[in-house]
Amino acid sequence: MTIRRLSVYARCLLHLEEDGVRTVSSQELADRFNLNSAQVRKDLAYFGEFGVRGVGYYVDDLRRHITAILGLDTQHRLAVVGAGNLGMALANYDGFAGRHFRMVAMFDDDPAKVGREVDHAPIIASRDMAREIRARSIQIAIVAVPTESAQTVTDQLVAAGIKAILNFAPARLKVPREVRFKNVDLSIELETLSFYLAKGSK
Amino acid sequence: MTIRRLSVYARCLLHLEEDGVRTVSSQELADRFNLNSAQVRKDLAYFGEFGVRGVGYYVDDLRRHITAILGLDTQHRLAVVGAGNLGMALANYDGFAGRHFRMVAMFDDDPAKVGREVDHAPIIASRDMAREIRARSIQIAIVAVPTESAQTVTDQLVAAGIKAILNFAPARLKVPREVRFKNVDLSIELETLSFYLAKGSK
DNA sequence: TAGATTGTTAATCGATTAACAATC
DNA sequence: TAGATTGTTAATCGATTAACAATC
Repeated sequence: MTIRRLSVYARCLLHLEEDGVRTVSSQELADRFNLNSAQVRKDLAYFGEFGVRGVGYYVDDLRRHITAILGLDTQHRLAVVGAGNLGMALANYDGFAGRHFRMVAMFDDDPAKVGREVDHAPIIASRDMAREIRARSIQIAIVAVPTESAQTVTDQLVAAGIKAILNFAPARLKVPREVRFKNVDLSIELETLSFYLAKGSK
Repeated sequence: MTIRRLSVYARCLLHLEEDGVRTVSSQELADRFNLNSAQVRKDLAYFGEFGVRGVGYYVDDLRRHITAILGLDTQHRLAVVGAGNLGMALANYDGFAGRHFRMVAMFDDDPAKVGREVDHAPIIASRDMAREIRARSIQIAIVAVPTESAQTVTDQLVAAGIKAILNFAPARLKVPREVRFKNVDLSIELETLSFYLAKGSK
């Protein structure tokens, strides 16, 4: 949870920096996200002493520190697996454009797609995935293939030495402990909303 | 958190039912998700007494109860706003097909798309959104438009009386308290992965 | 020096887990 | 009755918040 909040702070600090704001207090940050100022200070102090008593935090300084903590000072090379609608949507996603992540390849089986380029990245045949992951030093893969092929693709990624996987397929994937893994589960999000709708009308 | 777990249990129970399993114990459920059996029992007992001492839980009975608690005994009518790659991916998403959610409309500005059908649902011009949301009793909207238009679209949805919104645009949207709202934020997921990558290599 | 705000300790709160009487 | 497993109370753990000395 602390890490997710750091990510949120980082984005906020970027905005503040663009707006020419020089310093910010834990209280001001807390107000922005409905948090407690003590919580903000604790989050920030956990990794070092970044603040100045009586002043607050220097925005650019703090932003740099958090960025480094999140490992965003180096650019991550990532691949999107599956060049269907979801894959294409992710390839064009504004979020990557932010210089921390760079999509350097897409993988797909469809011969009609292989060889084309998406956002300066080549679409490569899935059968070459292991080789290309290594050759292109790809650390992160986003799985955007149909449910049936999700586990197969994941096994290949793992075998190729991928470091982290973000999965969009609605399947419970088996991934070895050493590979960082996150599921984005649309059903859970919808069902949570559904619960509150049902509760509200009752 | 309890609600998210209920959603997970529900899916598991569905599988068990399909496999012809009649009863399941809190311990068996806990093992499946690396939880504590006391936690499972507490989650389930929170909404009523669904188990039988010495036996466990009857799978079909429990599944029905959880489904009702999550408001999944009635079908939810939803709309996807934005018929770009992301919208199309969501429309074809396996998760909806599950009978709890039914996409009954897509909205888009592009005249080339308006009038077509996707998965039995019509693509409707955005300007008619408010009217159609009401006419078609749409309760849930999924926002899959570019960042620039996300707030405008959201305001229209709210004005049309939408009950819940699931947002995929990387924007911090203002939504009144009475509308249930959930953000799916790809950047946070990626940055969290990035943190663990950085930590692991250090 | 007076005012502001941090970093941190201590108090509080909530969620998880252990333990066990109830009971099938 | 003996064995199994629930529902629930009490204990534990972790995360949030309040409070305040340190210090700019």
